[in-house]
Amino acid sequence: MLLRTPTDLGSAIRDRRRRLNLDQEDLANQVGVSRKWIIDVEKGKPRAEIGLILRTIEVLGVRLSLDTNEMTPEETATLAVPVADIDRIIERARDKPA
Amino acid sequence: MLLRTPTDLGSAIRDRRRRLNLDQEDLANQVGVSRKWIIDVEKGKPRAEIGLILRTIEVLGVRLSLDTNEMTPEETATLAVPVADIDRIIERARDKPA
DNA sequence: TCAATATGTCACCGTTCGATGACCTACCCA
DNA sequence: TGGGTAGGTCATCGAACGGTGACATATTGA
Repeated sequence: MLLRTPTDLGSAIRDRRRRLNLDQEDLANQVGVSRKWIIDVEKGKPRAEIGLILRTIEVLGVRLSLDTNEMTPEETATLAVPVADIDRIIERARDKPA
Repeated sequence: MLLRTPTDLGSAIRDRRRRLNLDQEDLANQVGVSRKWIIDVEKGKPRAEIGLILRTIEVLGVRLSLDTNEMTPEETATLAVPVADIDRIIERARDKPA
């Protein structure tokens, strides 16, 4: 599953929790956070701490991986010339919400 | 690359930034955060906001994915009986640093 | 060597975090 | 009908956030 936003992450966490038949309180206890935190994160809270997120993911028995986008043919072609890639990245990132 | 801790994440971000020939200030500007934030995150700050992390990752042209650990035989076997899996998860999570 | 560039540190500040505990729905099922 | 369970909300609080700007300390290249 691909994660782009905190909402994606929240949905993934909720799905996985339910798959394991855990309620919010069980998960909260195992991760060492409050039940409220679980609720907020599952709703996609963008300011949740990365450390707690990572612990939650580990408790859920899930693996988080980071890959360069060199997999698809187009992306591989682009990355073959790093400078061009930088330009594309800058363009995509321009005018992002602060 | 596998991410288990905020330190893993920080290293990955720094590596990727250098690969793209960006200095901390460039990256900070593109993500919309302060240079100090980049410094902290690259050092593995565990309380950094997930939303900012995700934006950083996108600017760096990297993909974050979440996979269940159902790939190896042992894990597949375990997940076939959710209740047993929960016990293993609890045991692994016990006595985690708060 | 020197100066430019990159990186790291500091104190200050307003904002938001996450924990807590109480309360409120909904839902199920006996 | 009632009670149990799961999920969501609220107010409060101390702690830490992230931004800012100035100041150190590498690191690099001429």
